[in-house]
Parts: sequence; C-alpha cells; structure tokens
Amino acid sequence: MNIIISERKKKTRLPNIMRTAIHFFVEKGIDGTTIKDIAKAAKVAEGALYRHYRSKDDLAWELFSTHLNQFTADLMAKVYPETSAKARIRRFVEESFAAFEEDHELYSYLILQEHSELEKYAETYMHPGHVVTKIIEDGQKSGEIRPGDPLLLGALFVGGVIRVCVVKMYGNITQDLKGYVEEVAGMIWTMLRRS
Amino acid sequence: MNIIISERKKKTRLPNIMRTAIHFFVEKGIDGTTIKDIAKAAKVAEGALYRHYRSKDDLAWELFSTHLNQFTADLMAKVYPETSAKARIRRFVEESFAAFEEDHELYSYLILQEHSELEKYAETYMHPGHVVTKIIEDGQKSGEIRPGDPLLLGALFVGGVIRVCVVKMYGNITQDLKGYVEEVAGMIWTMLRRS
Amino acid sequence: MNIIISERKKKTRLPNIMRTAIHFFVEKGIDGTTIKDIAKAAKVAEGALYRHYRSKDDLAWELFSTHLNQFTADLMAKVYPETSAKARIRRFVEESFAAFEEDHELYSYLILQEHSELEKYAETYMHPGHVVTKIIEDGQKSGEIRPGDPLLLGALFVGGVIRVCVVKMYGNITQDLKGYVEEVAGMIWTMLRRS
Amino acid sequence: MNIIISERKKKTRLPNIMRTAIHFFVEKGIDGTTIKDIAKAAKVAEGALYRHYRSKDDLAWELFSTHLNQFTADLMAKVYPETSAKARIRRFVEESFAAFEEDHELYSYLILQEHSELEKYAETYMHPGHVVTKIIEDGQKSGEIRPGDPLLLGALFVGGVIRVCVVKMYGNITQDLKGYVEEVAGMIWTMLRRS
DNA sequence: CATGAATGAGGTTTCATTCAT
DNA sequence: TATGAATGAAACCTCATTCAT
Repeated sequence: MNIIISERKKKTRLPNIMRTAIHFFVEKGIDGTTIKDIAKAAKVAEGALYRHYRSKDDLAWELFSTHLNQFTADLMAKVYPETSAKARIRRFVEESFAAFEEDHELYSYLILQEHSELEKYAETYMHPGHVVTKIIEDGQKSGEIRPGDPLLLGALFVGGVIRVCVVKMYGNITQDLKGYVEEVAGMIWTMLRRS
Repeated sequence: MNIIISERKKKTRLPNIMRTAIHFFVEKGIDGTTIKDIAKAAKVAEGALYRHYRSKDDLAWELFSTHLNQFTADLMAKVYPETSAKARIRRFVEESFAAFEEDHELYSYLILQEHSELEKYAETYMHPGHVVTKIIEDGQKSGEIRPGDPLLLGALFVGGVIRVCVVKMYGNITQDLKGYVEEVAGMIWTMLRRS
Repeated sequence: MNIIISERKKKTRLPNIMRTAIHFFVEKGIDGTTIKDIAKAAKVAEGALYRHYRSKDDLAWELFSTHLNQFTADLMAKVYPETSAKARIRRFVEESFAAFEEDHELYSYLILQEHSELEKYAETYMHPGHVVTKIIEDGQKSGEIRPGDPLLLGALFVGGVIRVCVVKMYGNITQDLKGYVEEVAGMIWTMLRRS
Repeated sequence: MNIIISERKKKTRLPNIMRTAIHFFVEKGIDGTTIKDIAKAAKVAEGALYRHYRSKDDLAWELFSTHLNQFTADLMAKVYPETSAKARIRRFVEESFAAFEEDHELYSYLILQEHSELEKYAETYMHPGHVVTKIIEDGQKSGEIRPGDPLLLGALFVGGVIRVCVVKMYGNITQDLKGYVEEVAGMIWTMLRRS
C-alpha cells in the first residue's frame, strides 16, 4: 500500500522576476523599488521585464491580483467542504497560517499591498474577507453563529487572523503559526458562536 | 450660569500643511503625492514647507510619529484608570472608535502608514499594540484573562479593532462606529476572558 | 528732421529655448534632437524646459503653430490692403521672401515641419495656402485671374514660392531672395492672369 | 486574337517589406515606426529585416534613393525624347502626375522624406529638380524659355508640380491629377516661355 | 521671511539590434 | 535560414530640493 503524503512546496514556484519583485516590494515598497533593482537581482535586462509586464505597476498588480485571487479560491475550496461553522473557521485559520508560513514574502506582500490595490481588486475579484463574511452569514442562518452585522463580525475574525501574521512578520512572534491554529480558531469560535 | 460642555472637535486641530499633507497621503500615497500638490492646496510656496520639515519623508514621519504617539498616550490615559480587564477592553474599543470617527483622515493615515513607518517607530515609541499587550498581561496576572501568549491574544484583539476601522474606511460599513462599541467590546471580552 | 527707418530685426526675437530648439530641429529633425541637446545649448537645465512646455512635442508644436499663425496673419494684413490681384501676388511674394531672409531658421522649420504638424494645425488655424486661395478666388471674381480650381492654381503659386525658399535653404541659390521678388511675382502673375 | 495592352500596375511592385515600411513611414514617420510594426504587418520576424537591410535607416534610405533615382531616370527617358521645351514640360507634368496617381504611398514617401534624405542623396544621384533645370537650360539656349536663373525658374516649375501632389495628398483635391495635366502644363508653360 | 523658478539626478520605458535555438 | 526573446543604451520626464530675489 502506498501512502502518498503530498506536502506543499516550501515556496510556491514563481517565475524568477515575480519572486524577485516580491522580495523587493516587501522590503522597500513598490515605489522604493526600481526596475533596475529587480532586473539586476533577477539577472535579466531591464527591458526584459517589459516583455512580461506592461509597466512596473502592472507587475505589482499582477502579483497582487493573481495570488490573492488564487489564495481566495484555495480558501473557498478548502473551507466549504466543511459542514459546520466551527470547522470552517478552524479550516480558514489553518489554511491562512499554513499559506503564510509556506511563503512569507508572498503573503506579506498581499497584506502590505492590500490598501494600495484593493480598491481596484475588489471590483473584480473575491478576497478572503468575502469568504469570512459568507462563513458568518451561513453560520447565522443555521443558528451556529451569533446575530450581528456579518461585516462587523467578519472584520473581527479576519482582522485577528491578519494581525497574527503581521505580528509574526515583524518578528515579535517567532513560533510557526501552524502551532497556533487550534488556539486561535478556538478563540475566534468562542467570540462568534451563538450564546 | 454657563455650562460649557466641551466636545471633542470634529477634527484634531492641525497646522494647515499637516492637514493638507494627510489628505493627499491618504488619497494618493506618500510617493504619489508631490510637494507641489501639498503646497498648492495649502496655499504656501513649495519652499515654505522646508522651513517646517526637513524633507517630504520627514513630514510623513512627523505626521505619523506625533499622532500615533499622542493617540497611544491618550489611550493609556483613558484605559488604565479602569480597574478591570473587561472595562479596559471596553474603553480601548470606545476610544479607538471615537478617535477614528472624529478624524477619519488622520487615523486612516496612521493605519495605512503603519507598515511603512512602524519599524522605525517601534524602536522609540509606544503604540496601541503595546497597550493591548499590557491589558492582556495584567488581566492574565489577575486571572481575568485566559492564559496564552499575550502577543497572540493581543493580535486578535487589536487586529479586530483595526479591521473594523478599515472596513468602515472602505465604505462597507456606513454606521458610526461608536454605535458598535458595546457589541465589539463584548465579543472581544468573550474571546479573551478566562473560561 | 529725423527720418527713422525702422528695419525689421535680423531675427525675430525669440525666447532662448525656442531659438535653440528651432536650430536643432532644423539641423537634426525633431526626433533627432534630444532634450539634452536643447538644454545644454540653451544653458538651462533639462527640467527647465518642462516649465514652459509640456513635452518635447508640445515645444515643437508651439513653435510651429505660433509662428505659422503669426506669419499668416502678417501676410493677410500686408496683402489685403492691396487692391489688385497682381499687387496682392507681388506683395505675397515680397513678404514671403522677406520673412524667409530675415529668419532662415524659423521659416525653414515651418517649411520642414509642415507635413508633420499640418494636419493638426489645419483644424484650427489659417495658413498661407488659405491666403493664396483667397487671392485667387477674389481675382477670379473680379475677372483678373484665369478660371480654374483655386486649389490647383493656388498650389502652383504657393508651391513655387515655397520651392524657391527650399532651393535657397539647400544653398543652391545664394543671392538674397528679396532681389527676386519682381521676377518671381511677375512670372506667377503671368501664369495666373486672365487671357 | 488577343491584344494585351499592358498598363502600368496600380502600384509599383515592391517586396512585401518595402511596401509595408513605406506604408508606416508615410503614416507615422520613420522615427514613429518601429521595426516591430513593420515586421508584424509584413508577417516576418523582426530579425528577418536585418537579412535584407543593415538597419532601419538603411531601409528608409534604400526606399528613398532607389525609387527617387528610378523615378528620375524614368522622367529623363520619357521627357527627353520630346524635342520642344513645351512638350518636355507637358511630359514632365504628365509623368509626375501619373506616377503619383499610380502609387500614392510611394510618391508621398518620396515627397515627405525629401528634406530628411536629400542632402545625402543629392551628393550621388539625380533628382527631378535636375531634370527640370536641364529642361529650362536647354530651353533657354534654344530661345524657347525666358531668361533667368534656371534654378529659380526650375523651383517655380517643380515646386508647383510637387505642391499639386501635396494638396491631393492632404485630400483637398479629390480628382485624379491626370485630368489636370493639360491645364497645369499649360500654365507652367505660360509662366516660363519667352515673351 | 516667503516665493517659485531652476536644477539635475534618477526613474521608467522604448526599441534597434543581436544571437541562441 | 528564420525566429523572436533578450539586451541595454539612451530617451523623456518628474519632482525633491535649493536659492536668488
């Protein structure tokens, strides 16, 4: 009997340019990063970037929208097979922390750029906030989750999850976040459950 | 007999230049804002800005550090006279939402710039995360708050509060946040309290 | 008794940048001229150009439209007080050659750029072709000028005048064109007059 | 029995690349046209162009010099069998208009590029101005044409002919120029003939 | 002291040309 | 031989900062 345990790769495999760009964007911000920085570190000529991306902003946008969209889709696919609100919350936390731990740079980028890119993004795509809102709405319908504006409850939920990543990002937490899944999911569930 | 009830002003009183700068910084980002933008809107010459601030980055930094420091000090002053963890949490939420509602632009700026400026800031100053951590540590000592890494619990707390402001910032919530104080504080207390 | 004979200045006085730009534009073409070329020769910083002109193309356009419009207006003002077609033609030739001789570079520029800029120009402004067409139409009404499509007759007229300037521009003619006024005007009159 | 009267083709047969290049050069100028533009429209790879032409400028130059030289040679061959100045002038006009009507793009290109390429060109090749000058010189020797600097008379002649093409190029004249041959040739003859 | 024109370094982007496949 | 991705020099333009007035 074969047991194949497929593990996620340590880092999502990304084209060289994207990887390098994310690295600098996280470190120095988009405006603080020059095309030269990226090109030199990625060992391509400056002009080569423009074969793949229309502009630096386009690169930043592709990076953001592609991966946030992918992450959101993954979340939905993992979370929604669960049938209880409690299990969905747990799964959301688990997948979020796992993703962050597997690719700090990429998920740091998504967190950091949210405010710059989200307005444009939100017109077209789903993002994790939508997943959270849906979990809550469904949980309220089934009576599992306390009443209240789903946006408000969702904000407390997703804000907490993001903030844990941010704290880790800044190096204040050093443990692997995957070790906190049960604790965090438990606390959020306590906060959101009915009565 | 005159009874003067001093209300907080709708907006923190700020020098013209600061106010204008914040406006643009929130709207277009720091790098997206030019000195000309600010000078024109503030009706001063470009050169005049340099009498008050060493550089554009210095202006951005002053704006951030002064006000975040002030806000943190205010928070401490308001929160710590309370004697129970529950009351402190409630007060923290109340003061945070009140501040945000009184000066959207300023507090949006503080939220948006956190990631750019915080590293430098955190070396010197206190910020609301410290207040939260302290509330939790003290609450754990007194047995009011559940055990666990205070940074983790604090992240769930402060992340939720910030996120509610962000959701309002993006216009998804339109109600005055001050109306949510009890509900939010209650949920956070439920999440953090012992057993 | 003072007799003041006001002569036209040898060169229309032009802002330094314009003068320098025209010089290079004629010598190397617009695309062949760099902002650096102009800035260096005009002894201003590159950025200074952009205080006066939105872009290099804007500079080229201003140069063209302003001066061609001015020249056309001058032509009209000089030509139309004359009352006979013959005198008007003579005056047109005289003024054209005089202008060219007074500022070779400027009028060379107008001739050379005609094809690049005219389409946009013609939507808004009058150009010497219109003056010529009008002379012919009026002359046909009064019976002084032979019948025929005024555009065609005008083309032969204005084409000849321009071409004489071009030949001088290339250095094949070296005489001052003002010495050819009578001869050229006479020939054009012979070509265009009735019977 | 078949009688095949070979007419001039509507367009000079040109290699695909040349045709495409001319099209773009006329529409957008040489500097405004990229190798990619040409390659894509001609359905060849960008690199393929360099098998035929050393550089973009070389392509532009070949296009200009080859065809202007060919046109000039054709003109000479058609014009000089005529024995009177009047007939030569008529023939010159006829051939010029015919050529322009048969291949607007090519002859527009020759007209538009004259000023950019002529300097280099004139060192080596004959161009229609030379033909005109020769017609006039010979006509003056035989007493058919009025005295005067042949360059000046030639300028009036060739300038008129070119200008008629330009006016048609810009769409102000819409008739086929071949219909104007007699009228134009007649007027030019009137202008140039003796007494 | 205030002004805002000028500076010029440095950024983004284009594109003719090359060359590995 | 044909392809078209990659190169990288060089262009245009922006804008924080300075400084003569």
